[in-house]
Amino acid sequence: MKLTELKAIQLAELFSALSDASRVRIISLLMDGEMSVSALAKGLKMTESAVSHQLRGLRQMHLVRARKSGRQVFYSLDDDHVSRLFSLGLDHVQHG
Amino acid sequence: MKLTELKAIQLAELFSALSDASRVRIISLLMDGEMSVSALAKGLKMTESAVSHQLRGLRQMHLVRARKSGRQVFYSLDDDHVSRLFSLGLDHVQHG
DNA sequence: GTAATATATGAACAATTGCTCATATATTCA
DNA sequence: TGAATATATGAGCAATTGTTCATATATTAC
Repeated sequence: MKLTELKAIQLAELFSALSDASRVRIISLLMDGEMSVSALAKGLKMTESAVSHQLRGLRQMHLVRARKSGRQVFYSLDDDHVSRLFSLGLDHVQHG
Repeated sequence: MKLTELKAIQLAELFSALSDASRVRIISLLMDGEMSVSALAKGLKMTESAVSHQLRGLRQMHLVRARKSGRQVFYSLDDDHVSRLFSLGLDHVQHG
């Protein structure tokens, strides 16, 4: 399959977004529905700053979406490609 | 979804294997069938050393498989999870 | 207005990554 | 045997990454 350099870079960037255990754990929590930054931080035992930094990257890759409500920002998975990629990857890890 | 730390790390490692443009381009060539290291190097305009280093990582993640024939080593995708992950990612990039 | 809360962001630093270069190993051919 | 070819590997280095810490912005309550 021929792939332009641009597509290769974009594809690599997409997978990079899922290439860190902290981000994978964020995504796994968001599989069950939207969560605020502080709830994610609490659930993952990470600082809010670290979570926020990671969410920024996930947002820029359009893997998560933000919804502001008062002082809180609720994050959710952006589209179903994300959960499909996640599930397919998990399959590979489990019976790989 | 609850995810153990180990699974999160393994999943991140899997996506890490696809998180670099050079590796994505290697995978894209292997989508069409097996290729030797030097053919990959030529097709990608990379040194054989660089390709070999990357193939090692892909091999360790069980994304590619090696078949030795004489002096050459032919690489191919290890299982169909790989091409499915690749195609799903490409989908996201294209109509994302 | 001020204080408190929730999130975002920039700088800095350690750790990791992907390459090059040199060298090693393995195979074929003369 | 020795030279040539194909691949693998280790060291070293620049570039990138993920975190912490300090600070900024935005919203709510008083």
